[in-house]
Amino acid sequence: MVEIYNELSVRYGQRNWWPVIQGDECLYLPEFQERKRTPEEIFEIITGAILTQNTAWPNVVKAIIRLKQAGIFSPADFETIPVSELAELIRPAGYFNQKAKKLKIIACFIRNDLRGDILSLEKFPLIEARKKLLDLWGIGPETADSILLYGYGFPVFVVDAYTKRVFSRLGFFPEKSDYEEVRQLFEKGLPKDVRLYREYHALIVEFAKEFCRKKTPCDGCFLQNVLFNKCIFA
DNA sequence: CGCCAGGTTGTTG
DNA sequence: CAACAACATGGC
Repeated sequence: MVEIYNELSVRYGQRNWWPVIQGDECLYLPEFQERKRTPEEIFEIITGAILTQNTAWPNVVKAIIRLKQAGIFSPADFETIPVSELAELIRPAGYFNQKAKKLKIIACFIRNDLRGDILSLEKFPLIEARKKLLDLWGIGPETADSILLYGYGFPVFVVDAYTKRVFSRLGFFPEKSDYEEVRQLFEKGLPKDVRLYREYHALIVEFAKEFCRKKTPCDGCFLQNVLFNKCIFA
């Protein structure tokens, strides 16, 4: 588990997830390794985490840019604007009707449950904070964990389709294992370190895009060798 | 043109 | 409870 991380880390270096959108640019800034996110940045991460559900990131960037250019980018804005107009703004991200509804729901959650203080979620124990998010319609385990890890700095490992594909192909578990099982596996096999969790997930995505596509599986995969070497030198 | 992308929910057997 | 459909745009 750690061996794979080290290998990916050497290959790809620091990923500095989660990115921020400034102007028309998507930036991965090292400073986020050091400091906490501002409430505005957390809200952007929440928004991005919802918009990126089963969607390519560049489409999400387009949607976020449109929202910002329209001056619609706060929980209050999301609650005020008619859902049809919100949907139109986020159209490039796909599933725009569903996602507009989800953004409305999270904005409502921030006002009601969090009393308008987005940072207050961080004061709850991880289990409770996670449950609050999972209870919302439209927030599943990956979205919740992305928000908790990258937005608030809770130590949860984010599992996505890439994570399952890469590690099932490497033989760690069956492709369609339960989300929680996979998460536990990583969290038990790694030091409980937020920066490690953040980087590892980002590295898995990077690697999967290059070497672990659905088609042409395992072509040029250098991770198989890592496991093989570990095996014979163990 | 077909496949896929940093999922989640609702329905069905 | 597993399997499947529905949701939708943009890039290759």
